[in-house]
Amino acid sequence: MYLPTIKQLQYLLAVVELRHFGQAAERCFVTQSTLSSAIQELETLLGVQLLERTKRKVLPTPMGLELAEQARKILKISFNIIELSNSSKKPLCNEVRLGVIPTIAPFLLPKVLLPLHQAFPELSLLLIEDQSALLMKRLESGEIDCAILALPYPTEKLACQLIGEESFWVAMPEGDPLTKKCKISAAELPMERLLLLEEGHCLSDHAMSACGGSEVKVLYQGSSLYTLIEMVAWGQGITFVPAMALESPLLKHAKIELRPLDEPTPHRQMALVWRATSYQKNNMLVLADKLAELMAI
Amino acid sequence: MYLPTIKQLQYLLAVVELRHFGQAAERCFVTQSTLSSAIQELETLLGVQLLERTKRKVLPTPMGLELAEQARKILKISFNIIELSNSSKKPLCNEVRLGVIPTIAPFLLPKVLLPLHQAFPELSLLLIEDQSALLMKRLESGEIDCAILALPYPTEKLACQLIGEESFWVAMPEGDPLTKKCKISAAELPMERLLLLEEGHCLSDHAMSACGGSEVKVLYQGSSLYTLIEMVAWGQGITFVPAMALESPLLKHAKIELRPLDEPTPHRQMALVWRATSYQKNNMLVLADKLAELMAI
DNA sequence: GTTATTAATTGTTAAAATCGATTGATGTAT
DNA sequence: ATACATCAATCGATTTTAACAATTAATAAC
Repeated sequence: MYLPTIKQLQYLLAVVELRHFGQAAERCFVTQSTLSSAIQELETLLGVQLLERTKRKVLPTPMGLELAEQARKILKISFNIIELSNSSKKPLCNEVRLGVIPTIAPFLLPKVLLPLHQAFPELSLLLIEDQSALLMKRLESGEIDCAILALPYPTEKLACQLIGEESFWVAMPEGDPLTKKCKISAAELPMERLLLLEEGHCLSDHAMSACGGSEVKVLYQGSSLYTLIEMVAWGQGITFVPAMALESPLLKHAKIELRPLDEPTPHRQMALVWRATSYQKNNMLVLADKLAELMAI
Repeated sequence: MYLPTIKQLQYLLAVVELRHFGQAAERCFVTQSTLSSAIQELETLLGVQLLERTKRKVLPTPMGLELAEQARKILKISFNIIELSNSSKKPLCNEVRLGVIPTIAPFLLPKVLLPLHQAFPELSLLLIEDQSALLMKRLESGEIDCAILALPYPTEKLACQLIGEESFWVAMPEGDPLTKKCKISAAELPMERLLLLEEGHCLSDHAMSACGGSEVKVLYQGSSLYTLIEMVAWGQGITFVPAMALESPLLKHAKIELRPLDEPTPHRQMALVWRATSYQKNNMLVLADKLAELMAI
């Protein structure tokens, strides 16, 4: 099935509007012969006469007028396509679908969203909160464009840019014996009282391995940091919290005490990851840089 | 300003729908390399990435999806264009704007319209009644496609096909002295009593010249054949009527007598005329033939 | 590791688009 | 009437483009 070309339709429209081959050719930046043969070709393709040529004037047939109308529509859409693609050329001016893991999201997002919007007013962030493994799946399927994860995490084939680092603190009930110490060393931690997030949350793994105690048996119980903190406040045990959480109002008002850990301070790294092939790859470095800058404050 | 081509958009749409270059190429009846480079070209033209290619799958970017949507619209219109032009290829299936002079219209049209519609059910006739000179102008400007005129008439540059011929009769008041004769010769006509249509109607000229009396002074008075007949019935004078008018109920019920003219019978020819360049030129011969056939009955 | 799949790439050929110049037909002005 | 100007079609040459077949490089599956 042969279709007319946009060029042919463009030429036709010009002739129908100007009623003059020469002028139409000029408007289209081609010679009259080019335009003339293009329109003949269109007529041949469609098997329909579109213009009546008397030597002195050009008279569009009803079919010519009708096709010019259709041509107008097609050209409008074509220009719209150009517009659309031009409007998306500034950095971070379009929609970015960002996944964030639950142990980062509630502390990071309140801090960065507003300044991010100010830095990139045309950026539209679509946020998804989920655990690392699920975010990876969504990334791969194209459901999201990028994700903020805690490293180390197996990120094969993904591009990755560090955006910050934070140490872990220990949260304990008020009046706990441990509160007497200003800094706590990993060896002093009462592993039997350790409360951790349920499986799937990387925070627990990171904290544990950072303390060297990956073979210790612990109870995975909390489904979110918030409930975990509540449990600590009620005296059920102790847990790790990431440094960023310290500023959170939730922790500030909980009846808990917080202590840093001794050198070498256990910590996790936060990174923005994306498909190496992502159409957003140019934007991603910009975004990661901005995030790093905002987190450093 | 460079625009995408319909082909590029077609290829893009195929890939977006099938998520597979090879299959998309097959659907478009081109090789994979052709399709592949066409889409790259489109991306380069727009300066926007439309597809993410991981070796194992193709993932349209949001922009790719959006453009596919626009492509769908454009292709729909394109196919519609093909449709439109195909639907107008049968003979006399479209709109034909036909002009008819006032001294032919009221007698010819009732006779031919219904059979014409039966012969060409898809033909849509748009009728315009006007004097020859004005019809010529409208023809030239493209306002109408063809006209039925009485010859002789200067029809330079127009294509022309005879569709019939009719002799003139003389109409006179009942009981007029002339009624005693069965046939009237031109010489016997009382020129001083001749009533004719006002200037612009060719009927008068034709009748007069047919009778050889073009230099005779006559009163042009009637603005239509109907009023002219009324004047004759009231005894104001005599006039010519074309043979086709004899069957008209208007003449049958008027208080007038009708007589034919002697050999050589004065007559006029009726013809269909159109611009030689008309896009309808192929239809015109068909139409003229049908009209001639219907008038001969 | 090996094989199969997939899109990009390369080199070649055929097709087309475009141009410049000319032609032929048609009004217009002298 | 005659010369002139205008306009779209046509022709021939050149450049550009489109398309193909074959190959390559990367990846996933076995």
